[in-house]
Amino acid sequence: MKLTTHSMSLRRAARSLFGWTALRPNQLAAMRAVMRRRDALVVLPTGAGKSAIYQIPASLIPGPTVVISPLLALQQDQIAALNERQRAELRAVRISSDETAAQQAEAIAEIRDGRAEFLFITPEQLANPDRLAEVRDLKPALVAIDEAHCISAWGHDFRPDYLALGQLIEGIGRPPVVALTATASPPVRDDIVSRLRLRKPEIVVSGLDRPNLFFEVAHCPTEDYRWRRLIALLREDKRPGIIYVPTRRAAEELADRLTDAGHPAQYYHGGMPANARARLHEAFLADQVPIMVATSAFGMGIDKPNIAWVVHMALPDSPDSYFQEIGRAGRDGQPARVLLLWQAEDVGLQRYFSGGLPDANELRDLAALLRKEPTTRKELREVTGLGPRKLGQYLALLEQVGAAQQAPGQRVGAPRYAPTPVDAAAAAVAEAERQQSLIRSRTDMMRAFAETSACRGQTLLAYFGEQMSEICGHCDNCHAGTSVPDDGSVGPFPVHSQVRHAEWGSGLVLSYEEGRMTVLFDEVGYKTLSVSVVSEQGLLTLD
DNA sequence: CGTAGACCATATACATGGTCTACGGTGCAGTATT
Repeated sequence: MKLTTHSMSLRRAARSLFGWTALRPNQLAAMRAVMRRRDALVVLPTGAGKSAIYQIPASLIPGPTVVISPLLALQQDQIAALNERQRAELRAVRISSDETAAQQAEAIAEIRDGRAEFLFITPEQLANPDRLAEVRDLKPALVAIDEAHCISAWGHDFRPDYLALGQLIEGIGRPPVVALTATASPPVRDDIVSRLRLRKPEIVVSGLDRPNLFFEVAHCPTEDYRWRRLIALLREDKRPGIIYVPTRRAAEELADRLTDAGHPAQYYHGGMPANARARLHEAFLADQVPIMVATSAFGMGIDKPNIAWVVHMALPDSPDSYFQEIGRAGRDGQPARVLLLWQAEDVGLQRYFSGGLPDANELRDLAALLRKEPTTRKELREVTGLGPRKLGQYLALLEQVGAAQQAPGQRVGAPRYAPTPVDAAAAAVAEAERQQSLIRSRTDMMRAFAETSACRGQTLLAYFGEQMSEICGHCDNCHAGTSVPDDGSVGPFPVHSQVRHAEWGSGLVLSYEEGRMTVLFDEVGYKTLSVSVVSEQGLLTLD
């Protein structure tokens, strides 16, 4: 009875606030979980009304909602969209480095007085204890984590405050949490759940197949061949699209070359001034940029329905990134093309980006310092001589192995029963190796996707833990007739069963394809094994 | 990890082949400077 009540009030709110006459079953399931004050993890494609999943319940639940969102530009768009509606129960404000102290105080006051419902904020803001206390005093009733895959993609090195989000949410009073993302493979989901410290979350995952996307992959032995394949697509399809390149320089050079060749293109990357980026972003959305050549900086928050194609000029670092980037094509449901132009050398750059291993001596000295007394990051930088980035990465690693923890006054110290510095350093290096092998195994999976002659739709979805019973019918291999159905029953272990390997530990069976099976191991990442070898030598047992 | 470009040696003059070096993505925030 209570569930029905929630459904009805949710539908009513959707109608009155958004003008929607219906909610999709997935949306409704997630919203009802939020109304029941349960934690939730929602994996739905962008454009599927994902933000409504927290916004509609937030309008019904007494108390403000804190929205944690990764990019300031994205926040701005989301806030503008909410405030356009001119409904007090949807009014949004934010606190970031873009606001003056007076504006920040006003934002707090608006939330406190009930004049605004949503407080948009970054993890970095919450990492400041004074800010944390300020937000806690607002007694938030709900926390929404937008683009939650950032926790996994960025937390470990790039933006370490993402890793502490679970703790930070506890610091603001631990209201229910709803995490939202368009893309999350099984280990990324696990990472989100454990990092955010979600409690028995309701997990809502939609079907990931995108039937209107046509997948094509071409191995390019020369740069000239890459260029010709690109030009062939541009000649056939005059609708707007995105070209992803691996470096900033490649973005600039390719945009110029295309423009010279009669295909007017703009470039976009993270090294450009913020105002230029904003201008290009808007011009692209307004159909004023037919071709955007960009690094991975371009994309998050781009909800443009008529992107007709996405080309990758190099192998992406992972199927996770690839799926995220091609997912921007064909949102209007029209046929769209996604083309991957790759060569084996592309892997080199990804290996560089996956970084070197930390120095055990530096880690040991840092762990020893923390055991002496809680210290600020600034002092640690001065004493150790480590750069801010490296220090952040080291502290995150030491925290994961129980050798570091937050201390009062924005300091970092060691837990009471911390391991010895030598043990802590060894454990931290081992943890970094584990993370690196997972990252590199993702690149291996991306390469396997590029090289397969099987159905690409099935291959990609199997990576995300979804088994398609039929071949997809919308990829180059299906059209060439080389796809063979991935029949989950052909192998010795069912798809999605837990298995154990003597050396690699426990893992999850993801798929079977052409006599090989893919298993995701907790410790070493993705591995592809020969089914006959597994069977004959008994390499795996049911776990 | 791999590539592009600089540089040099060779050996005899323009060009080739080797070795070395630099470079390469994603963003917040707070501080210093115009």
